[in-house]
Amino acid sequence: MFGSFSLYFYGSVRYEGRAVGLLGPGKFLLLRKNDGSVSVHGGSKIPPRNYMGAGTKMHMNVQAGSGQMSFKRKKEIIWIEISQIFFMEKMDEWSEDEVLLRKTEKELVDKIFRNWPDYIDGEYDLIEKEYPTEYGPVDLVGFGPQIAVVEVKRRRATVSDCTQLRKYVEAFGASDVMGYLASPEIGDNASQYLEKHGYNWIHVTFDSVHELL
Amino acid sequence: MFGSFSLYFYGSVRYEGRAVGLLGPGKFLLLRKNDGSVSVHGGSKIPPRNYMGAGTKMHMNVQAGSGQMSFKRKKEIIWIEISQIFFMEKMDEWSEDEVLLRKTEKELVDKIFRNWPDYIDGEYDLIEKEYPTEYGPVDLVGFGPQIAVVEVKRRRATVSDCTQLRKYVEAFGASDVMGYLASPEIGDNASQYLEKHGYNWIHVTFDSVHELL
DNA sequence: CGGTACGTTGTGGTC
DNA sequence: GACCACAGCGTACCG
Repeated sequence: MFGSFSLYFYGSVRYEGRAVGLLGPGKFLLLRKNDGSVSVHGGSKIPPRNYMGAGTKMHMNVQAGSGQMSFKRKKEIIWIEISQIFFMEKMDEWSEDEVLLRKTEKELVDKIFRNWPDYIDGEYDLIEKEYPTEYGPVDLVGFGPQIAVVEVKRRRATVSDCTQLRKYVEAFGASDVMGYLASPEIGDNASQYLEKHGYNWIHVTFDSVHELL
Repeated sequence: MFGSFSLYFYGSVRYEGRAVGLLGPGKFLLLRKNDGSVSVHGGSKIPPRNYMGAGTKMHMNVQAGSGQMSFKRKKEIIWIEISQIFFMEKMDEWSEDEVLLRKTEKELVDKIFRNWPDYIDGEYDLIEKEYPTEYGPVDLVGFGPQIAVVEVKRRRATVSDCTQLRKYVEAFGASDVMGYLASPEIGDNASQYLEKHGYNWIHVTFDSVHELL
């Protein structure tokens, strides 16, 4: 548990680690959270300009509103030069609750799993979720006289999604393997890619939300 | 230009749009930035619990420290029920400076482009960056008696990166096309995938930083 | 607007 | 720790 605070300051920020980044000088908002993570936010966009994951070690030497702060973690460092502080506020008992989400990919996977015959023709004796292959787990696999490999996306499907499906289909070897891409929507390019490679698209939609949550 | 502020409150947040999300009740920090973007931060992790892109329209009805706020944008809405406010601070002249980054993918692409013969054997008359194909632009393509397709990654290369390369190679049709994946590191699975499909790995590293920045 | 890919992606899960 | 994939990915860029 770390001391959480927000700090609005004028200064510059240097990050060194996986990359090297320079920011400012300018006015930025620094957040330090309960888990020791740090983010430096600029006045636009959602993601922080600089950031560092949980468990940073903080050093600071600030007097009369100016000085330096640093945050370290493994082989990364954020170095902040502060020339003016506008405000600093503590966030006590900052909630670590997570968002309860609906309309996830998992929801679509479960829907197809429970209503398999509505989506896929043919005889299948066994259906597996998250079936492991050499190159990662497949969302759904059906086993019968032939094998059905199903990759599910919660958003409009792209060509990249098709190549992911293809990777899984090929992981099963040559025999009788059908490839299915399931999503609420699919782009034209992806659609053509599927056809070209003999795979099929499954149109799957989210059930209405009304209940729950 | 919107009024930027941070608000630390006790309450709950509901998002509806591409998904449906419920958060809290609990203590959260709301940021509204110059561009009208909104994020609701919890006490852990770097990304916000809820968020909405630039240009949201804000409505609020808060009296005596409690009430409701909402943010709308296209077909999305964030609805916030506030029962207590701990602080609210304005961020005037919040800087929109961007980070100056080093060690980007572009840097590696340029390095291979300038020193092509150091990395790729054979005769090449023409080298193109961001060469367009049916399924997206390739980082580097060399043209000569044969074609060299090069996909570059700034981080450890994965199997997905290999399938991306494969997609590009196949976009050129059947003839004499060599596939190269260039990165500072590569995983074992990716390495095997390359070999299996007759592609090659190029070891490329970032030049030291000392100068610049 | 759709399509595509980068990102210090972050984060969680599995092995 | 490596590997893999999701995410309301966000964001930029190009068509």
